[in-house]
Amino acid sequence: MLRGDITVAIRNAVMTELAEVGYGRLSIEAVARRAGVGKTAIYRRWSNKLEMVMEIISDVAERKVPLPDTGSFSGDLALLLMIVSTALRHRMASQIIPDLMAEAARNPQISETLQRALRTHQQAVGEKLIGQAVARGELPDGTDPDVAVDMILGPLYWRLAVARQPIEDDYLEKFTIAVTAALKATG
Amino acid sequence: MLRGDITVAIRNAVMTELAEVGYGRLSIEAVARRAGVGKTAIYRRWSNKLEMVMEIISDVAERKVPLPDTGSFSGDLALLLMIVSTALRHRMASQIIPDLMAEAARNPQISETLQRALRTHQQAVGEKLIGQAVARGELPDGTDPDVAVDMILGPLYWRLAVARQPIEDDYLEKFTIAVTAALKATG
DNA sequence: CTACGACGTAACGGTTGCGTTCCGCCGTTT
DNA sequence: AAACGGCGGAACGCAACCGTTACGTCGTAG
Repeated sequence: MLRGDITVAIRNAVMTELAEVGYGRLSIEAVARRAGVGKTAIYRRWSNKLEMVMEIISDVAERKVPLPDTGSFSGDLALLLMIVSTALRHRMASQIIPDLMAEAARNPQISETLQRALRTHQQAVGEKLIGQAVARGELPDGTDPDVAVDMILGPLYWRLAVARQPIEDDYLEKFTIAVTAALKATG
Repeated sequence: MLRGDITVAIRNAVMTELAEVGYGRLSIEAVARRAGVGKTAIYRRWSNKLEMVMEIISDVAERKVPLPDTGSFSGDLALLLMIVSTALRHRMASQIIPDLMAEAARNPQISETLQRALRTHQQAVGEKLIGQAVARGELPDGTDPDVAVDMILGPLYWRLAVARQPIEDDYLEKFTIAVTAALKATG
């Protein structure tokens, strides 16, 4: 039986290496070195780098994000923005996600894995968020959840993961107001 | 004197390699191979990979984007969205930019170069766009150009370069309306 | 107490790329 | 005609990593 503590050490090492050097430069030897294990322990579990990273990433990505339900759209939105912006400020997310996204542009298997992880997931959040708001009459009937997700996640991702500018205290507040107005206007 | 046609061949090869394998896996030997050139021709021009890529990227990025000035904010915005979305649909942009962005998270020199290229530039566009609109009374006085740029570029970048979903015919139209409403609301 | 199996270490041959050097070719300059 | 210099090609020694194998250790299950 494979030892669980070794598996955990490897998983952690992979995440750290991913954040530090990215998928392209990640090497099995470096992972083994960092995890303090032999290469053999890794090859006993996965047959190559791609398989290893995909399995580990899928696992991490499948952890459920709590669907916001505060009773009002502006409350839901504010909460969602808080959750996402906090997540994106962590090294794990802000380094690994853009890196894998760039990699996904070249590797169909990575692309597919991330699509499942991100789209399925965050799309579900968007649909619930918008659905609730429409049901409550806070947003017009025809509001497109797809556009809404772009309007909500896009700017945050851009600012935190791409432009890498800090967000000031009142940014999320301003942003909540702006997004609400934007979505009301598209109906 | 270094031969100009050789330099051009190398520059093109670098861009193509960047799009195909990314910065991390880009090798001088592959560039030379693709350009049909000896490695010596490359080392005669740049002393290493980073210097080479940075010089070439800076050069490309510094090409001016025409500042929109159609006479109305919605016209300016629609034009800007058109320009950016067209650019982001090209392989050159949609592969290279996310890749270098991810790389910039690790390499300060790349980060700095891209900051100059992107921020200075697109921030200037944003400030002009918003400034004109405010001057015309189309947007409220306190409109933050910084937030505006996030609201405009973020969703487009997210959808085209990250989520890699297509944009439908009426998407930009809907989006223009949404952004206008959003910015009016933040004043 | 024995057998099993996962472990770390070390080494294997092979590949790729680094940055450098030397060579002979060839067009341009003088 | 001769000198110069950029060129491609080939090879250098070095380093990293690939995926695999052999070996000896050690904890645990039987």
